[in-house]
Amino acid sequence: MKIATWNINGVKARLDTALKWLGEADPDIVCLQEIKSVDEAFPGEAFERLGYNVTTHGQKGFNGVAILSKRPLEDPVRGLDGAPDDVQARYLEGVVSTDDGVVRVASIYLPNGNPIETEKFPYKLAWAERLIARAEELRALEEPTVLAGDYNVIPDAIDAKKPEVWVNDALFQPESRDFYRRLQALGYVDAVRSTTDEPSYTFWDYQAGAWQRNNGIRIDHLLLSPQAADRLEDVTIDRDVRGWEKPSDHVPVIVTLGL
DNA sequence: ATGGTGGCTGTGCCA
Repeated sequence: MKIATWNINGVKARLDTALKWLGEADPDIVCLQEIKSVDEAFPGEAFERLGYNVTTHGQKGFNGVAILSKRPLEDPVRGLDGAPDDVQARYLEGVVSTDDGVVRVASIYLPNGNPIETEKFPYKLAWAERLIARAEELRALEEPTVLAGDYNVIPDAIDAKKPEVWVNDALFQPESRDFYRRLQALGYVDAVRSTTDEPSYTFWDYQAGAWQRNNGIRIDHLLLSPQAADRLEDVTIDRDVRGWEKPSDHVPVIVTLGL
């Protein structure tokens, strides 16, 4: 079973690109972030024609997450507990039944948090705490679980072409990196980093020729519960997609699990 | 060189 995460930066602007990629990569489950669409405007039929069930948690203009799944997504959970006044659509979770049991997946869009001297950074950290709480609950289930998404966290210096330019950025603050380490301390495995020590970027800014210079960062992550990590067979970053016409600034990251 | 690019029920904000 192939499970992917992809920040598509606008589902309507990216529809042709997304359909092309789905046709080539043929993932079973896709966690999308930054759909930038309300649920009613999400182009679900186009994905259903490719055989996907579509579950969305949208928002007008910004944010928004979705999960495409060849098998139905059961028991969808929209949003994280702990902040009833938070209207930002950044979390969608559900369960998919396989021939070999179940796999639980979450599509996560962590707040960017910049600039760090504004209220945006404490919002990021508070949101991260709520995700930690949910990750603890899910770990106790002892199921194969994949926490996939745009974490807006650069875990280590190796995860940036120029780490020195990120030292004052929310993505590389000690608090952001500590949050990411705490998830791993709970038992979640960073799929990409568990299979390679090489720099492996997932995002290249639209500006200043970042793609052409390979000036990238690794911020899109798949964190695997121990029961999922035991089944990990392959990890792929589809970096070529960044060079397509009308690309997102992020590329898909895919894990293959023996499920 | 204090810039640059892209998406959105926008006309500034977010990344």
